[in-house]
Amino acid sequence: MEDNELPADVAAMWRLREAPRRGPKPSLTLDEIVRAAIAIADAEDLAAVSMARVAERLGNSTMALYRHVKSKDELFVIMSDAALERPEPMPEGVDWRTGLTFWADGVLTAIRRHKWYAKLPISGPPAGPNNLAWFDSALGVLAQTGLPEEAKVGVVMGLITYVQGEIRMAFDLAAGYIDNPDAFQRFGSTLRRVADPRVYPAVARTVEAGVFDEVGSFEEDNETDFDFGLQLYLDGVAAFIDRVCGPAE
Amino acid sequence: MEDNELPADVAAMWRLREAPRRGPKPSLTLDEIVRAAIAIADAEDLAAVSMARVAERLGNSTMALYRHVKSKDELFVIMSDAALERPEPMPEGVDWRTGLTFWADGVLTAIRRHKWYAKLPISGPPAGPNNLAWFDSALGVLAQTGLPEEAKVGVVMGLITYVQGEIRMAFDLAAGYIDNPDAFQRFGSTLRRVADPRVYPAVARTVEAGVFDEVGSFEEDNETDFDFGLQLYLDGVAAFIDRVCGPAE
DNA sequence: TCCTTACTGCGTATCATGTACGCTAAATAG
DNA sequence: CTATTTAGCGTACATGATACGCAGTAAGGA
Repeated sequence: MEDNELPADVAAMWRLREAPRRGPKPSLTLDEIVRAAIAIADAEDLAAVSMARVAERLGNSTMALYRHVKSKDELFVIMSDAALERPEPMPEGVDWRTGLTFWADGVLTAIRRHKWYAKLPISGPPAGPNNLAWFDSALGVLAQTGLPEEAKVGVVMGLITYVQGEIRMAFDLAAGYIDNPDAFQRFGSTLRRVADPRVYPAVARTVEAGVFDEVGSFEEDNETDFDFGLQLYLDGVAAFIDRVCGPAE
Repeated sequence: MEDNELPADVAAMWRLREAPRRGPKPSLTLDEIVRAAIAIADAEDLAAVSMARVAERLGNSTMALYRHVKSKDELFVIMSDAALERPEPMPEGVDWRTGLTFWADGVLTAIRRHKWYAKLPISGPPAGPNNLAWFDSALGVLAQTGLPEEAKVGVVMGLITYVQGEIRMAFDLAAGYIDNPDAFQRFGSTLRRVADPRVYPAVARTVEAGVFDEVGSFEEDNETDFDFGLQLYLDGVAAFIDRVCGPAE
């Protein structure tokens, strides 16, 4: 009822604004606006999302949007929750490690559909319905570990950080690659030209070994790196659980 | 000589543009421009860096900058290399694990001085002189492991990903906290209001345990989280080294 | 010495963008 | 029927990136 105590963007994400009793019927809904903005960001780029473009796509004037959204930043926050959608339900009876791997792969898949997601600043703890569902899913699978609640939150936050960091870096690099593949192709020869072996001995050794001379497939490398790093992190979590709960069953 | 084969921004970072022989003496240098831009970003924000602001700070016109920099994006790339400065030299004779911890702390310290760094997109592999020096420093400390060159690169890239991801998340959260501390203070009560225990059972349990009701010091928590995650990652690297090289001396 | 040439700084103009403000018309409450 | 609330929208403005071309300057060549 009194959602006055809730932050405005949170109330918006949960669609808690009570329907107005008077005035003309809205010809626009928040959902349509968010969907249109997401469609533009998917097709082009986060930078391509301007209030004018969104409004145009909906056949409305730019300023009409401001009846439903306080600012562009608020739109971004709502977009970021909407883009994640709901996680696949966790398979029954999986152990925590399989569960978190499943979860991380799910995040990767979800964000692959909306590459701009990783560009948005994280403004706070997960407060929208979809974000919260993901959070709940990861916390739920840790229930079996017997970790204290606070430690579970720490582990999940760390996992979120790792996953988002990896994704962001991969997408940034991929974007750079698309912008000019030459820079990658020629990275080896660039280094040979510019990196004095006396100043950068370790880099020079690597260059001599030819590491930068052939370029693999991006998608494959990313998938491999992602899993590799994820398993590293989960190794650490396992050790942490042992330390806190004792080497359990 | 023929730096025509180098990408323009790389040439700029290494200051390889040959000095012009004719025409008026430049009253502006690339270094001054980059320094001014960094000063603005440090004092305010990356968003506060506009060509006009930078020029004003230097007592020049906006368009004069374009004689030294091809675009704002190029300025950002050059800024990002300049901001890192050189790493502290690695202490003599440290083992790889101590060395990488030292290295990661150094990155954290460097970026703390320029919080906007984590907001910049990574457009490619590290190609500027300072970035390369950091890269070299981390690679160098892995020489003792006997890993193949390519694996060293993988480990260092993973480390960079982790460190940057953690830093970015921490700074984003800190910015959100400054913008409105209330949202954090009231996060527990927000969740109680909005998160139906039947839909979000694990979150509800955590909320009931009071995890979100008290807020710790940001700086402390970050430092702890950073070291915790870093040691997890290094645990994984140790296992990886054992796997590839055999359980070495 | 003077002209040519390459170059710098800068004024102007253009276009995109976020958003404040206020008007008009619609829908409902009384 | 009237007052109130609210939606859409036109206008205006501030800010920002950057294309373009001019004017003046310094070096090279005559």
